[in-house]
Amino acid sequence: MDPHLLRTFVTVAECGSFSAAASRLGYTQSAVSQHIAALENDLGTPLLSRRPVVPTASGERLLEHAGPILLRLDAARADVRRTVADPPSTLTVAASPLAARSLASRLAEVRRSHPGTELALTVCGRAEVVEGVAAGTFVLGLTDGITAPTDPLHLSDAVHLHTTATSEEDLAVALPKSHPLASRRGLSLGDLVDARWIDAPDLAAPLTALRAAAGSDALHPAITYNGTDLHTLLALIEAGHGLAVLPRSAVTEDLAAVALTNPRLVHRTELVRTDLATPAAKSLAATFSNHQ
Amino acid sequence: MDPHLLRTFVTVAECGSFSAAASRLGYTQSAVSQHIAALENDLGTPLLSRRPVVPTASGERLLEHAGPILLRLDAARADVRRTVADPPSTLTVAASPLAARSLASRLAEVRRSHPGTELALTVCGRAEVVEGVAAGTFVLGLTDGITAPTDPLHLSDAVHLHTTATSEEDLAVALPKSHPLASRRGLSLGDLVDARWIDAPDLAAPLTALRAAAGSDALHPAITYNGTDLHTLLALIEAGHGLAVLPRSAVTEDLAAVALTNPRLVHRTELVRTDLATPAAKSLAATFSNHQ
DNA sequence: GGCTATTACGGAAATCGTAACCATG
DNA sequence: CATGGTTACGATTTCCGTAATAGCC
Repeated sequence: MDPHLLRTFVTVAECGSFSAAASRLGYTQSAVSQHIAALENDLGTPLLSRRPVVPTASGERLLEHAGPILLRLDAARADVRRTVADPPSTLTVAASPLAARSLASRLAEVRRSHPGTELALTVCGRAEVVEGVAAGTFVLGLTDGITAPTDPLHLSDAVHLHTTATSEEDLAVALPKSHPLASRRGLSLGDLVDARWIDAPDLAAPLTALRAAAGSDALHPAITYNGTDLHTLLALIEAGHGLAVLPRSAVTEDLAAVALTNPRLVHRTELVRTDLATPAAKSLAATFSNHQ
Repeated sequence: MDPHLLRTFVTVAECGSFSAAASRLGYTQSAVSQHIAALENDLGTPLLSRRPVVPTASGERLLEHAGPILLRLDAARADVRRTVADPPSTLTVAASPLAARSLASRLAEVRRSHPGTELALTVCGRAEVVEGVAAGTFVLGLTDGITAPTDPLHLSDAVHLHTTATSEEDLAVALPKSHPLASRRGLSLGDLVDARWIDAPDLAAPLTALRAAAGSDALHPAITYNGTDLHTLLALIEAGHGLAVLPRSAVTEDLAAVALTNPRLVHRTELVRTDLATPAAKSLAATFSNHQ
């Protein structure tokens, strides 16, 4: 199970096509075909059904492992490189959209205390934050998500990264002020199974997470927002397209924010970091452990 | 970073010798030398200092990742094989020594409810339990360890295995009845920094774990017992070689068992399993979730 | 028939063993 | 000088691209 083979396997599975994966990886169709054949031969079972190209049951199982393995391989390389390369002059930080809100002021503080360091801030998806930190692209990352109070976020199981909680905040259901439920003191997910939902999985609490927390499959999106801009989401809510679950502080005055009381969930943001860091990185990380 | 190269790297690091690793792996010295050279060339830094053969700082970092990666690779293969192979007729179970105590009666129950199945019980080290389950050698495993109450055990970070707590039990300091502290109602680790300790890392709470929990480096072993037989350890304690921390139920009447009150720790045993299982395996697992 | 995966084949590269070489204790 | 890691070199295998073949909408 050569990592190269695993990599083409996951790429093919993602693309749903041998030729697309080939061009993405810089191989020929033929090479990709041979890679898959080699893997299937090694494991003694078909991993993909062809035409359409879809993972078999065995392929699904392999996919669950392949990603984490590849990620950890990258992490290992990055970790070793870090012991030999001299510390980077620019502080690369990543954050998921909601987690990024708390970053501007802290970065300003770093700029003051460490005038020499260049800063690079990347806002990207929650998975990319963790993967980027693991792979060494970022020295520091902030992710957010919902969990039960004091429970850690369920990050990728691939890498044992240092993670520390930086804040927990109450969740609120964001509604237009004219919404019949807007005057409620608290809401439970059970009250909302028939509501119109906006699923904004890259920004707010993803509906899949809420379903898992509620133990119900009932929540269905009236509209999906595949974007990361908070103002756009709030505008969609205000326009009556539906409601969403957000950390209370993310809901502006134009909207009603009703506490989500049941199940008991919080919005948690966590700091993910590589083990070593420049003084600037350390001082940024310290910003979090001090203020809270 | 070919898995083969990683494997020879960890083997060399374990053996402290190229030639020993070569014979263990069925390679030539030369091949091993080439493997290491290839790795060092790929990563651009020496991984081992020669004569004596010891990992460099970079090598240490790589070692932290290599084991888990290799383990997960095995887990992937086993997971895929399980989807294609027909379910095994013999129920292979592993347990660490202290965890194994609760197994005999439960296995008898399985034998009653599933008369056809053959049983295979392996008692081995805690790491081997987890690794064996990950690699598919065992369908089910029981490990034990000490943690703060309700905290999960810190198993290998390599594999995301299904783990469920099966029991938590108070810890006790096992002492000869004649020991001056034997009459105490409770003891804290702080009281015991100057005591004579028996370190039995494969059986009782390892001193390293206690040190980490106490936040002190003071605990030093007067004797180390590298074995897994509880009676032998208890005899050592009774003979006055030192004391050890055990789950209360493991300490027999011949000895004094004083509750360990500070820090607040428990002896926890966890069930580790592969995701699928035969009916017999399911019923064995159910034995644990039912009884508590 | 067009699109896409597979197979056949050949050149380049990698792998591993034999054996000569070298360094350290 | 002997033990043990390194280097040189060659046979074998593997890998990947070109090109021809085959299978599904």
